[in-house]
Amino acid sequence: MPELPEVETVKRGLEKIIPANTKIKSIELLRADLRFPMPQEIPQKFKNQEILRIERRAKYLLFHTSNNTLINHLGMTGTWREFQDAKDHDHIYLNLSNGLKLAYRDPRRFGILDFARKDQWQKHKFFSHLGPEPFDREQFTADYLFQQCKRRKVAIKTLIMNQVLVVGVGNIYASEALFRAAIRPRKSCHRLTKRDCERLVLAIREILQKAIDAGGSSISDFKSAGGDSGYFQHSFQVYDRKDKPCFVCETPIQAAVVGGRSSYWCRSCQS
DNA sequence: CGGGTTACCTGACGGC
DNA sequence: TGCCGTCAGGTAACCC
Repeated sequence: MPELPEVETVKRGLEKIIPANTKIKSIELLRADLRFPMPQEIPQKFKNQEILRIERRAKYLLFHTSNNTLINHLGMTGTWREFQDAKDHDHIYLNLSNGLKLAYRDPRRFGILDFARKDQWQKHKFFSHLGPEPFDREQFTADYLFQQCKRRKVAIKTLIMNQVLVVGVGNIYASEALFRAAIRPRKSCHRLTKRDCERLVLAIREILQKAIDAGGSSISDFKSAGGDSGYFQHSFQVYDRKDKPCFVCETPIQAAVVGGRSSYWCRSCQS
């Protein structure tokens, strides 16, 4: 489920159900072989630790406690939910001092659970190479994107999905942002103009913000749906709409694999 | 090194 | 109904 907006929505859902001063009473580890073997010390490291703050960085969730930070990536199928019944592929339970039990479920096990010492998480290998947040107006600018585009020779869709250049843009919102910016996904990045980059930077921010806003309205689902608020499917302009009419001009939507990922665009609206 | 491909897993879905 | 191939929103580890 997760690109940046979905992770942000999960973060907000967790904040809602974890009041200030909540402690992790204990952790139940059901299986540790996710994408990477989960450190066996996690239950002991976080036992009786207060959750001070929950943060999102890129597509990662961070649970900051007094001494350590629990690091979580949802991979493709990771979800958090308030435990009601055990389900297949539940991997870890957090028993909280407010009586809640949080369950992390991840059928494909592409997700990550790890930890770092407090204030050291940014040096962790998962974070050291990450680019700017798309909402960082100081760092993620049209100038910056233009410079990056000139130095490389990949399809622009591949470029904006590269987390080294800018974080949070995944396969769905890459197609959606490029539609909004009127740029075809296969266009070579070094052929983008400064103006293209200006539109694209804005389009990425707008598309992600709209999705976050949409996700916000589904947080009430957090309990039953397990944070599985899902993508804001009905608002997709091009993603998964092969051969369907473009909402703007009615031209059938094109589909092709770009950089190994399915990609969608309107050949009339985008150039 | 940049750029492209593959592997990691399970489940859902479409075609036969 | 069931079997099989294909595909899925991420990313690190490989190649060349």
